[in-house]
Parts: sequence; C-alpha cells; structure tokens
Amino acid sequence: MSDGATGLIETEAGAGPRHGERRRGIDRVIVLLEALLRHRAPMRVGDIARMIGAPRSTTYEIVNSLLEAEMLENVGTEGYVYFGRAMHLFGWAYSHHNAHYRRIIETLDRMAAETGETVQLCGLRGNKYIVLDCRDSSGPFRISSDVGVEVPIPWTASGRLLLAHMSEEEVKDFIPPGDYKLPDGRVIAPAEFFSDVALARQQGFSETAALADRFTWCMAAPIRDGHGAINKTLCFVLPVDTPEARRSELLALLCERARALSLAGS
Amino acid sequence: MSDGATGLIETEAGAGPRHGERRRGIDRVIVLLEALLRHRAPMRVGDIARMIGAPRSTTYEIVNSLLEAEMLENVGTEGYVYFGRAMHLFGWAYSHHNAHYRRIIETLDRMAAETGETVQLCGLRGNKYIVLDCRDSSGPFRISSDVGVEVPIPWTASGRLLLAHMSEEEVKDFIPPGDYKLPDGRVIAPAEFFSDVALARQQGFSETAALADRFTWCMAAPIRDGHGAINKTLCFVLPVDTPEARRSELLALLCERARALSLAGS
DNA sequence: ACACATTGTCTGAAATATCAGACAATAACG
DNA sequence: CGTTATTGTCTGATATTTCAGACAATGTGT
Repeated sequence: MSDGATGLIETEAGAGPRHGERRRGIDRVIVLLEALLRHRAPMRVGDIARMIGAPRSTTYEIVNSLLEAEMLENVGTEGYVYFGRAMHLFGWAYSHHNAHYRRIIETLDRMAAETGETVQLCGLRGNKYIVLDCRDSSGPFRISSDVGVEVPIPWTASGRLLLAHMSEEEVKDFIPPGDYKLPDGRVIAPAEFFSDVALARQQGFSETAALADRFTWCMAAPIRDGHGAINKTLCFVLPVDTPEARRSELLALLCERARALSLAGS
Repeated sequence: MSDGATGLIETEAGAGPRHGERRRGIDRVIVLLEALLRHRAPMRVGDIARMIGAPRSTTYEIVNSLLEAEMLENVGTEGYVYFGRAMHLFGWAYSHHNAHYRRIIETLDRMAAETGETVQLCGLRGNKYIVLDCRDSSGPFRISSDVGVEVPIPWTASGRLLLAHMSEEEVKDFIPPGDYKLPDGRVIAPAEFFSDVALARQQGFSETAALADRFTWCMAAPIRDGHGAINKTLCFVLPVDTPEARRSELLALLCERARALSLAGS
C-alpha cells in the first residue's frame, strides 16, 4: 500500500524539509519505533533512515544501540531489523501491571475460547481508533486485524462508543474531515455519524455491518472506567452473514462481559 | 557483548561515584526501561533517577519525552510512571511478526486450555534464564512467575536444556559462580549440574522437583531452531504433589508439542 | 511549630552526540 | 562489462543536550 512515505513525520507545525535539522537521539528513537510499528514488517536501515528523515550515519548509530539492548533485532540474513525481545518483555509488563487490564485479558481469552469468534479490545490513540489486543477466530476463515494500526474512528463500531462523552460540536472538531471517507470510496455523512454516536450512547452498544469492509459485522460494548467514562471497548468481529439469532446471543454476551469489566462505582 | 558499559562502573582507581559521567540520552532510556522491568512496579521519577544513576533534571527530561510518546504512562495519582501503551503495541508486533512465534503462542494457549496447568515459554537472556511468555494455571492455587525476570540458570529445568549445546567447560565459564546457590541457601554442586545438563541433552527433556522453591515440579522440552539448536523451551510448572500418572501424561504432551514446534530441517 | 526530604521546573555552561560527507565493498541492472 | 544504487564504517566540526545546582512548593515526621 502506498504508505505515503513523506519522509517527514512532523508532529509540530512548521519545519519544512529543512536540511540542517539536528534532532535528539531520544526523539529519533521514538519516531523510529513508531515508523516500524506502522510499517509492520522488518526494514533495512537505509529505508528506516529515509522513512524517519534521519541521516544514515545517525540511523546506524541508533539502530545499533537498540540492537544491543534487544529492543530491536536482526531478522533474516540481510540487514533487516524489527522489534526485539525486550519490547515483548516491556509490553508484557505493561499488560500485567494492573489487575484491571489482567482481568480484561482473561475475559478476552475466555470469550474467544467460548465462542470461537474474533474478539478485540479497542481504544483510541489520539484521534484514531486502534485495536489494543485481540484473539483471532479459530475458524478456517479468520478475520483478523493488526493490533496498534491506526484506523479512522468513523470506520468502526467501537469508535462510536468511544466518542460517547463528546458533544456533537466536539466530535466535529475531533475527527479529521478525511476520516469520513471509507476505504471503498463511500463517504459517511457527518450528521449520520453524529446520530450513530448518540444512538450508541443511548443503547450502550454499537453495531456496524459491512462498513469498513464488505464482509464483517462488528459489535462493540463499552468498558467504563471509575468515572463512568468509556476508555476501551470489547468487540466481536463476525462474518456479515452470521444469523440474527447467533448475533443477538453474542451481543448479549458481549454487553454482559463488558459491564462486568467496568469499574463504574456501583 | 559484556563491554562493561552499564552496571557498576569501577574501571578506574577512583573509588567514589564518578561525578562527571555524561551519558547519551538513548543509553539512559535503555537503562531506564530495563530498570523499570526489573523493578516490576511503577516508580517515581526521583527513584528512577537514583536507580539508574542519572541526574534528576535529566531523568525528568527523558521521562517526559517517553510519556509523550506513550512509552511510559502515569499511573496512580502522584508521580508514578510505568510502561505505557506504546510498549504493548511494540511488544505485540514483535510477538506476531513471524509465523513461528505465532505458532508457539497458539500452542501455549491450546495447552493451557487443554490441561489447565501453568505453561511457560522460556529462553536465555545473556547468562540468565527468563520466562518469555506464559499462561497461568486456571486453578484456585495458581503458580505464576513473571515474564522477563532474570533467574539463575541452574535453578530451572529449562536452563539445563538451554545449555545442551555447550561443553562442560563452556558451561563452567558461562554460569556465574554465585548462580549455583539456591534461594533457600542450598548449593548445587557444579559437577551435579553438568551431569544434569548431559542427561537433559540425552533424554530430550528435563525435570526438576522442588528446586527453586518447595512446591513446584517443573518439566521442560526443547524447541529447536532450523539448525537443531535449542533457543527456547516449553515447560509445565506443576504442584510437586501432582501424581506420577498425570505427570507422565503431561510430559508426553509437552514433548510432543515442543517437537511439533521445532523447525529441525527433517 | 520546626527541621528535613522530596518534587517539579529553570538556568547557563561545557562536553559531546549528531550530522554531512567521504570511503570501499557489494549488489542490481541493462 | 560498465553504470548506478546500495550498505556499512569512519572522520572531524559544531549545534545541542546533558548536567549541576538553585529554586519554590509540597509533604513528613517529631
């Protein structure tokens, strides 16, 4: 896919393709890791340098440091690098540091085992939707999606729930205009999206059929934090042709489990 | 490898804590993350600074950068930080980037589901043993251990397998002398350990009873890479009083699954 | 109330990490 | 076989980042 390798990943305004931009090593590391995450495949040092807009010599220096720390590792025979073991360990520590997240993961496991369907834990990252964790369907035709990849919020059922605390005006300011355009070219009318959000807030769950792609039915239920806000959602990704009876059964299960995971003060 | 870069810096005659050691931001980051992993709990910035031997001002600078990148995140009300969401995403990417690791994880899941016992994936990190991933027993008395924590190799069943490619001489050089001492004070005779390693190599599995602690029976089987070398092991952690019949059944399962995961070129 | 420890934020100054560019050694391509 | 694009490693110079220390604002204990 044309990943639009603009070369410059500028979080801040200004700063065009200035030649003499000297940057801090730490920032290079951060940008590098995020670029690698987006790319989702091992890369060569030269490509990394181009992608993050850093000089080759610097990139080699940094990559070697990270390799030594096992935050990156060599993969394949020729110069490719990707995330290393240390990242796995750090990530594991993150997922298990608090009891709540552990409970969520156990629920994810149990639901996947019980239903055999694809289950996901979703949340926001900035103004995008991401899958935080998932258990893929065990069936022969598995619908899977990558953890950590940023997706426009309007494409997803979870997204509608995750915006439930916002007013229509806030939502309008929050979603980049281009994000209403679906991958197949259709465009969601913002007004329709706002009412979807309102509906999701009211019913306490959200469903989408064949939205971001032709073959999936998604259903999401909110996991609320201590203040009742929705930080994360639990969701099923089903084949669109799943019978209605089965769907409503799964929806009930989803809502029940999500509620059980919510911390809402009694 | 052991370039003596980190850890205790006493290269010169100067005994005191060298005051003017200026270090690179990247290296600070690496040391910081590793310290956090070892500590296994959120820390305050001041404590981090002390633990990694960095000035407070520098530590604040670095921590803030990492917070912004979500590699760390604030936890609790007052100044505690721990690993952040981005780490989870990077780690997930690591675990899923290659088909082999994915298969291993699926096996882990399946074995845990089938047996209800604690299953672990283990490996080496430097000259220590670590748990790379695990599925905890679902029973009321779960025996669990933390992923990523370094443990002396002689304490473990897996460790005996993971050294199988070494000669006795190499093993002797590899294991730090203090690592033969068990947590309860007993000391494993090196000669005994060497013969354990040889036995493990010969039978293709390894077992320990009440070694690192009084109440566990561990059994490990090797996962071999394309060259037949043992990089990782699969293992069960059982209560010591597990009946012999059950144990041998589980051992058979363990060996079978580990063999299925091995890449040994036919 | 006091003394004492800690946090988070700022400074200026000095040590150095980042950078551009050159280099040989392969690889890719027509 | 030349031509062109890579890769990985070095170098010296300077723009930057790390660092020590000071600061006010909170805690903590007696």
